[in-house]
Amino acid sequence: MKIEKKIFQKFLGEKDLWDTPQRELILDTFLQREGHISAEELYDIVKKRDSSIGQATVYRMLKLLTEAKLAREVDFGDNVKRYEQDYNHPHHDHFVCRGCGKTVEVVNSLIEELQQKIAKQYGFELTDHAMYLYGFCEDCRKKNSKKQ
Amino acid sequence: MKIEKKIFQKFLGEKDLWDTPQRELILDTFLQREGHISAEELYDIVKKRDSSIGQATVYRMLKLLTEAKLAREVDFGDNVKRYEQDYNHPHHDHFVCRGCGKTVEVVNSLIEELQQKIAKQYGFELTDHAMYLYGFCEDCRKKNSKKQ
DNA sequence: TTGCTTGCAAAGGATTTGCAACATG
DNA sequence: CATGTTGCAAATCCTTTGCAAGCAA
Repeated sequence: MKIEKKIFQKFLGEKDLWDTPQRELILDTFLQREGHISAEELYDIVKKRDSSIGQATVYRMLKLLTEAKLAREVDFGDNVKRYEQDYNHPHHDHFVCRGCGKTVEVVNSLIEELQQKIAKQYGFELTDHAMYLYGFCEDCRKKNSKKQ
Repeated sequence: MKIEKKIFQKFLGEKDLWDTPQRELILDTFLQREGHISAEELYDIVKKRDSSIGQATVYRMLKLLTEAKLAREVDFGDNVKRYEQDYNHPHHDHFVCRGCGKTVEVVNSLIEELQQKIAKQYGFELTDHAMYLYGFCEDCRKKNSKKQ
């Protein structure tokens, strides 16, 4: 069995919560996807496998997955919560293209070091952070220059 | 007259929009505050000066101010849009305390340089960015250690 | 007078919640 | 059987929008 499933079952046990087919289905579906997904997108996919499922269940499940540290929230500032896998998926930041909406994961350890340094400077203890870079990706830049 | 007011009037003129007492009052009130403010907070303050004002007007005005580059949006991830002054207020990032909710502005030019470097590496043209550091401020750390 | 603005209330989108029926331990 | 869980619909929160009346240019 996938390690994530074991983690989730352990989490359920500790909280006196139950394992249900709906929860298993949603977890399965979530784990099959890399990248970020919104509750509604996940609901649409899950519904194809079991049309009787309600979207409230998906919303509730995403909250559980976040508590269990199997998912983490990402916020692209468009008023929609998105989630990505947390377990075994190291932290990264995001670039969001203002042209086509494409997002790219950005990893840079120097940024993380620098953030720690800043935190220390201000007397803060850092637990986590979010960094979003906005701009235009290579494709959109090319398209724009053609237009002009 | 405050330079910001002139900028706003010029903005209105260019867009064939009108100057109204409501807009002046909201702009005045917005400019009097440093730091970030939500539409609802701004509405509450404005209402004290003119109880007949509607909150839709405040929401609409904040959109205008953002277009006019007098305000900029900040997003602390709590589903509420906040605004801070943009004109003559250089970009900065934010630390948000997970204990007391306090936010502190963080300025660090190295971060900005590093972001540009990363963007170049990935072939992106950066227009702007957002960085949020989360953790515990000094006060909250002290309180926590006393509790234990 | 023209047409942008206003305040109100209703609508909107994403998410949460109350509840009765249901299923799990 | 106790109690957690589900799907549904209604409720919630913040924000936007339609509209008739009002007002600036």
